[in-house]
Amino acid sequence: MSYHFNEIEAKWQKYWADNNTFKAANPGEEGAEKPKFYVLDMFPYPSGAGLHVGHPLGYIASDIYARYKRHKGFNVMHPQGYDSFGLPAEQYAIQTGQHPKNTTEINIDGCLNEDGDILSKYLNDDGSIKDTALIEKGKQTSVKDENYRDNIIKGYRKQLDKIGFSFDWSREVRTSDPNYYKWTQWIFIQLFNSWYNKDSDKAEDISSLISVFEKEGNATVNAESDDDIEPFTAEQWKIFSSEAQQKILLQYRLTFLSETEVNWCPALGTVLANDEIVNGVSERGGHPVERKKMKQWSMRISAYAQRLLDGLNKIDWPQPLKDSQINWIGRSEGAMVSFPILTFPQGEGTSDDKKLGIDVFTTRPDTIFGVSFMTLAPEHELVTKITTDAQKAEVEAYIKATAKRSELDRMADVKTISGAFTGAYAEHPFTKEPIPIWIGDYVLAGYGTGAVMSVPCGDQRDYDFAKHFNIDIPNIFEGVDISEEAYADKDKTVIANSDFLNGLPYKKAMKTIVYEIEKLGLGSKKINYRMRDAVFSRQRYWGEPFPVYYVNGQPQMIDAKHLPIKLPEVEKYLPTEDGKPPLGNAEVWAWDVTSNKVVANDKINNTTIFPLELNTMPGWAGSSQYFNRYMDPNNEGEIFSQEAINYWQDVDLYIGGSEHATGHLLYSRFWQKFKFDKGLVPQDEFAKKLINQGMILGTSAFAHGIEPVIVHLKDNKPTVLSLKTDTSYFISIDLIEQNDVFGHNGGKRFHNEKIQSEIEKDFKNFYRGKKLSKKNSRLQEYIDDIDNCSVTALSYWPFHVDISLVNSSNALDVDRAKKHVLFSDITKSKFYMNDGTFKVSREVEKMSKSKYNVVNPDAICQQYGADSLRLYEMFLGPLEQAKPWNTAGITGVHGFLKKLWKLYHTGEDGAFFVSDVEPSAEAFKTLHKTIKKVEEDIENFSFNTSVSTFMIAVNELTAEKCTSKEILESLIVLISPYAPHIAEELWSKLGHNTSISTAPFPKFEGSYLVESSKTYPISFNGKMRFTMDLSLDLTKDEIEAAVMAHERTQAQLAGRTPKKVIIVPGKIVNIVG
RNA sequence: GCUCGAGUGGUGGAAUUGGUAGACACGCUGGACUUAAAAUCCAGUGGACAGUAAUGUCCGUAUGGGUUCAAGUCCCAUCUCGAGUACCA
Repeated sequence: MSYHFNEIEAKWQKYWADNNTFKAANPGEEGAEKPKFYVLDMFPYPSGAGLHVGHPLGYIASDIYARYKRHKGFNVMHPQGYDSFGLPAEQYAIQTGQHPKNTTEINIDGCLNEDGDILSKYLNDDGSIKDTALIEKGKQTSVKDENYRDNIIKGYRKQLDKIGFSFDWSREVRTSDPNYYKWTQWIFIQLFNSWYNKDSDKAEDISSLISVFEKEGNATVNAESDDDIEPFTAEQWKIFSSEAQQKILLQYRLTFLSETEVNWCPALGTVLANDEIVNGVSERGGHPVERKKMKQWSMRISAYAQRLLDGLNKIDWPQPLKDSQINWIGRSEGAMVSFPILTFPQGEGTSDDKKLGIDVFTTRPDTIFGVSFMTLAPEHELVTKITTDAQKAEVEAYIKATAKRSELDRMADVKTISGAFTGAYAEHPFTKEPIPIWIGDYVLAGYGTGAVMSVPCGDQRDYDFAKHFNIDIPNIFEGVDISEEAYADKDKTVIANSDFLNGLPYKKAMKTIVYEIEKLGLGSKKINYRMRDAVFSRQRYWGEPFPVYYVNGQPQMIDAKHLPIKLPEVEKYLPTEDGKPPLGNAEVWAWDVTSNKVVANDKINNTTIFPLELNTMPGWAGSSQYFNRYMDPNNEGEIFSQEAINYWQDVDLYIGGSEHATGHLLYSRFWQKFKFDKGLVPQDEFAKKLINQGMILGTSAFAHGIEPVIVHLKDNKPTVLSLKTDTSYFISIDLIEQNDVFGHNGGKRFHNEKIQSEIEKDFKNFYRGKKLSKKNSRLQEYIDDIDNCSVTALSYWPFHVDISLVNSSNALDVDRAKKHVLFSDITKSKFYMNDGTFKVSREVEKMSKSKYNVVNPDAICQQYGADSLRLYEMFLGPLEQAKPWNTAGITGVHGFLKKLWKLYHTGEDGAFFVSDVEPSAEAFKTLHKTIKKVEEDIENFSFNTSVSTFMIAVNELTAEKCTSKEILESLIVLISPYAPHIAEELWSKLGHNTSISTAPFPKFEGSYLVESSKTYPISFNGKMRFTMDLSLDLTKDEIEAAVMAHERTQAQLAGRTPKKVIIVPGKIVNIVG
């Protein structure tokens, strides 16, 4: 009986689903008495394009781990769900009016029935398929087309099920499901009702802040808050209107509404967070981004900056990921120093401004005597106040010019130095010398105070600025040359020309100067963070609505008991004509505080019925709490029960892509810490261990097109004609490589007499006697003299061809290629082949549809089976590493599964057969060697090496003709996490009537591996020359005697006496001399 | 520019504390079975040189140095590739 993987896999997938095999037990349920283990994958956005072989890589790894832990006796939770709010569904909605909810559901459920045929509801009468069912929208497809399934949405769930994951689908969440986002809204309300108390160093309920205000005003409050807070007393607080009080509280809340400078992306019609911008353009679509002031919800994540940094020390996450979070948070230690402003233009500037002066943040207060100017960001609020009349025109022109430059320009062009002098002077706090105040766009308004004390000798940017504008560069470093560049090294610095700091090294100078600054009341030590508060509003439709309505422009939370506030229906998914977000199109989007219901907008009276918030939440909202919700996903009364969270605690293993380093993974940690402060969760880090799986890359295929270089030559005067015939030429890559290739104007060319003369003939036949079109009429004279035209070279260029048209030896199926879209608009073509084959070149690139290199897991499962796919994805290489996919290699692991099957089918005509005979010592050795290695591998997430180990085990047992039930039963449990379907089948054939999934993992017995002898490598000067079998009982001396007596030793030494003989018993012998 | 990671056969990759480099596969070559192909099985496969052969010698883990009886592994310098980040005062 041979290995029918398709039948076996379908059978066991159905069995698992029917028997809820992988349902994890919550407290009180059977199974919860076992220790818990929580394995989590980053849940996918369900896109219509479906899965390619790269997507399931991490899921397979986590699934192996989850299955392994079940064998080890754990109550394993391995849930899966969908991050189902997102842009693609919304873009499609904008184009077609299809509700994103519908398209999202299609993407999850797919359009095919159990037999793989299209569901009738997606069919039109004429057999054409409705657009919503298509992966490539707008590309007309009919059931009559042979390969119509290629363009049909298969559905994430169906694709995942085919791979045999041990997901507990009873815990599925979808972020766009109101029953789920109800709790996202709920957390938002909790954040709104909280403030950050720096004294207790945690979030507290806003009521504790109010009671402080009532007792002592805000002077003593040590809170994370907005910067521009007016001081008030308890008496003042009590007589403030409630509206004024609310405005003040908003400056302290952990989620707050404020007018902020945001990254506005006009093309997407929305605001983007910093982590959604890459190189100054939007991460999605690459659209330009500009600065714009808008009223937005923000999250006071900066309150948690230090704790987010500290928490990294106690979690086992990859160092590069930690590094990028550390970098993102950007902690720097230094001092705040105030420089009094010396000169105000007459009549301008209040006395307060004069008193306060310019605050700067510096990490090098020890260089304060090197200050020769100050620089303000052009946007700095003091600029207009201090600029003198004489400099006014210049300063204004400069501000105007920089405002026009987009963020991208400023970033791309860091070399150009620009700035303007304000005419004003500050006073050096120690020397009392006047310091000129400049503005320059190298100073960022958003960092620190938006102003710097410029120390040109110690900072390259200040140095460049000073050079450019001829400003003094005083040297305050002992024995350092600063004539060429600034000297930024801290460790070797000794300060000079700095009054009381002279002769001090960096560390001592820092201490001294901070002490002096604090003593004089000029400033204080200060820790600054680069991380900004996170903008939380998006001008989109397909996201979580805020549970917020407005009374007199002041935001009010809807009471949590009325959640969820469901997304309203809209006619159009675009922003409104007056620039409001898409929810501005909703007609039923107002809040009635008497009935506590969403009602029609036309009822708004601003006494009992108020307008609702029009923004929605960003993509990271839903994903910041899903890992906790999985613990108790169907709880309608709470986000999760305390019983459930206290049982599951946190994620034991989290696997996902590294692209979420500063987005999802930072925000989730922030929310978790907030929930911890509120006593909702027992752990302030949500995932103990995290692994980034590497990307699987595609192996793109490139065919090569050629074009003749046609030259007209007369009287030694060559003219190159750019004329095309009706024929397109293609060439096998090996025919190019045989020739000398040379570059020409950025292109590539080669010579091949035979092909040149053929194409020349074609060219002449095509153009002889031809009248050229008007566009090319100036070339007519050359065509009239066509006999003097010749093909002097061939230029060529590569272009992607679909990898399905290419076989494993890189030969293109030319007949099928001609029918492919890439060639469809070509009327006449000629393929230059080599020995009847047309070869393409290969290159490893990211897997993507546009590169025609996508490999679909469904096709692999169909052809080789899910077990082969799982094994092969692991076999490809270390989990964390990026690696290219090459389908050809899958025959190796597939062959292994066949061999494995055969090992259990050694009966007559391949019937299943195992025996009860006592296993041989060899068989025991093989088994226990395998147990040890596989266990170590799984614990170290080295899945690729255990696949090799299985192969070795099966090869050895096959060679031994092992039929022992005892051995084979243990072996199949070892393999079961990797290849669960074949394992279940063989397990049931071995006589078991329950799933293999909870069978205990075989126990390693070292005694089976004890050897009596060892094959010693005998090295001479470190080079292995031969081996010798020696008993492990021998002493060092006995080993030496045996080795020295060996004839090969004597031959190697050729009469020399060894200087030294190194013997490591059980390992190696090395003879030196 | 800065930070991190990686360079091993034709390919993917093994080599867990320094101790037989290239496990296990793919590919390739030859053979068996077959009318033939597929499938399957067997053998060989880092390079160079010598030998009819068994076999032997030398060279080999990006490059150059170093430590060590012994280095893919540790140290220093250089080169290349990849990822992240970018005027952060």
